[in-house]
Amino acid sequence: MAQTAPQTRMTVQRSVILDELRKLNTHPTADELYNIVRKRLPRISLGTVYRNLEHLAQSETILKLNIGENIKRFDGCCDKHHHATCLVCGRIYDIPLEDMPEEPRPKVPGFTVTGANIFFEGYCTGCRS
Amino acid sequence: MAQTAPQTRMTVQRSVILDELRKLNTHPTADELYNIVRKRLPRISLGTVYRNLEHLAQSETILKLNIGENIKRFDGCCDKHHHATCLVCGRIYDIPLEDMPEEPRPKVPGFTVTGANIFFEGYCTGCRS
DNA sequence: ATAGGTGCAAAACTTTTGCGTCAAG
DNA sequence: CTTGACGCAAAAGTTTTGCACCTAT
Repeated sequence: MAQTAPQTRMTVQRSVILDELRKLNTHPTADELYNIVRKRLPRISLGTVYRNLEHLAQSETILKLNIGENIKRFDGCCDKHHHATCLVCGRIYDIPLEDMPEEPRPKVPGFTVTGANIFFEGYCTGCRS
Repeated sequence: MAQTAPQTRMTVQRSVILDELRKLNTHPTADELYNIVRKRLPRISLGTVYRNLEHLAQSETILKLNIGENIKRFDGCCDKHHHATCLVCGRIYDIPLEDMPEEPRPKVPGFTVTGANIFFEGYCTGCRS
């Protein structure tokens, strides 16, 4: 018989996780988001947050980032954009595409470039001193 | 009294770690490198490898990357270059600057861009099929 | 001789997973 | 009803650290 893609259910937990993630522009870690979501759903488990973030990233509803230091961060906005880290405070900012000059496409022998993910670094207003 | 920067000693372990890392272009994880170094220094500990990689990255002798999935990878080459990941096999390649068109510098209100780190994605020769 | 580095083992974290139960569709 | 998702807790995996001893300088 034909493989059917498993259906996906919109549970309270999933929608609260998504809702809270979308309110933030801080690119929280799973654990940070867990602590926020817990205020609305005190009995939710960290495992559920991980599972849902993974699921949402898989279905391209959210973005999963691997930036700077050790930890995976999540981004509620799935529009393509780049990121910038402040070298002083470490905060992560979004760089909308309209601020971008153009995406570079290097000619690399033996490799076909299809896309790029750019992490800029620099200083944000508060830290430029 | 004036703070003196702690001196740094070239131990056998440190030089073997650096030597092996420089032989590779695979951007190994700490653990992978540990297993390679262990062939020459069977009694070395994983903690020592972590400590040294951290130290070498700190002193800008090597590069510490955070790419793709969960894990930190290290790069023995400290010349500035970008990286590319194959969407199929996941291998990480170096993109030398001479292959680069030009580095984009977006005009972002409230943020001064000083540099960029670009991760390209695409397909390597073996995987393009 | 001094103090930075090492090996070992334990601890701290982050992330994943097995299982019995619950609930969305 | 069916089965995807949940909560819980245990496990797995990665990275850090305390401590006593060693060794580069």
